[in-house]
Amino acid sequence: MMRISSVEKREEKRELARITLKTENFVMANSTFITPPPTTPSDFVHMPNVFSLSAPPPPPTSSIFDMMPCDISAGGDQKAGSLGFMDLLEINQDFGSSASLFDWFNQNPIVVSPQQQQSLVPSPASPVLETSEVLNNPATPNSSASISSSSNEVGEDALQQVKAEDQEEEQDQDKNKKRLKPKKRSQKRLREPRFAFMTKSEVDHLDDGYRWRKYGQKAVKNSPYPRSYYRCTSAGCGVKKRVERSSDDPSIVVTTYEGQHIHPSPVTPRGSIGFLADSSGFGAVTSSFVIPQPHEYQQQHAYLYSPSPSLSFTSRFSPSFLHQEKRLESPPSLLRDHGLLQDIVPSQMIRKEAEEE
DNA sequence: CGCGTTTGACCTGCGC
DNA sequence: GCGCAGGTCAAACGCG
Repeated sequence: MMRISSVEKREEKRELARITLKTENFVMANSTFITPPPTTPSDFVHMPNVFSLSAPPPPPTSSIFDMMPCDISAGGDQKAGSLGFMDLLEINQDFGSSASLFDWFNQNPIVVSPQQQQSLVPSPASPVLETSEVLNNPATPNSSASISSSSNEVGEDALQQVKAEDQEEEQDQDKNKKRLKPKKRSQKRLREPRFAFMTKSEVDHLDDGYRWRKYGQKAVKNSPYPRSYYRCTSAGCGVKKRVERSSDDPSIVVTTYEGQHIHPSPVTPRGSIGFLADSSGFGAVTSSFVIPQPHEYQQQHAYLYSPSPSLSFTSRFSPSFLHQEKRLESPPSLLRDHGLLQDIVPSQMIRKEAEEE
């Protein structure tokens, strides 16, 4: 296998980040607008994997909201691999006179060349996009050891103890064998496309309508907050998500989805409506990128925008987006229970929903 | 009892 | 090859 030099890799990553920056400028200064949801399938195309890109770090700031626009291409020779997730998110952009991000999008049409598309689309050959596969080890056999000591004779006891210890040792070896057994990797692991977004939330694990099982937690370097790993509990569905809290702003939760649900949401069994709806669990788009389902989507918004009166739902969105927003259905009950949705979504929506129930 | 979480150990990729 | 950090596994545990 030809190995790309680290310099070339860095350059490639930097270029990717440069391309992405043109399309992904979601962190706005002095605003709680964190990562806007895409409004159209084509918008989605440009969103995913932005957070898997590595870029030189932004200048130190007190928070991501205080950041000044930065040109990541002007960064130093940063060790890309050491960049944390939040580092990658800490990219902002001056939207100039645009009234909203969506206006900005309209004023700055995104043209992605086939080459750029290719570099943005996950591919096994891409150095940026790692690959993976879900590996299920065989079920662990019951290894309970019953050590009995019915004899009164010390010698026999000792013998049994030795035997028992041998047994335990064997079991340990079995364990180690199981653990050390080389995993079959016929190919380079394929990593599912990712979709990441930032939310403002008190709770780490947001209820997005799916059932998740936590399978791991890791301390994140340079962050006091751990990163949690969740997997969709539906059989055969390998969707994963990572949840971590921003070290810069603990009120911000970064959620990264990986993969596509192969089933409808348990909360919204009828699935969804509008352009996002299809039976695959994600939107019907031609790209390989992951698209959040409407309820996830809505929740993102609910958490995305702070309940601050100055940032009302309608004032931050273009009418077209609002229109789409209204087409969404069945927000997770958690949102309502927490009173978050009311802060964000027009009351008619909730009322209408209550009527339908 | 079933399901979900916790947590330490292990695996893997990457940079040096 | 080594060390580090991210990601995953699976036994133990807790809870309803």
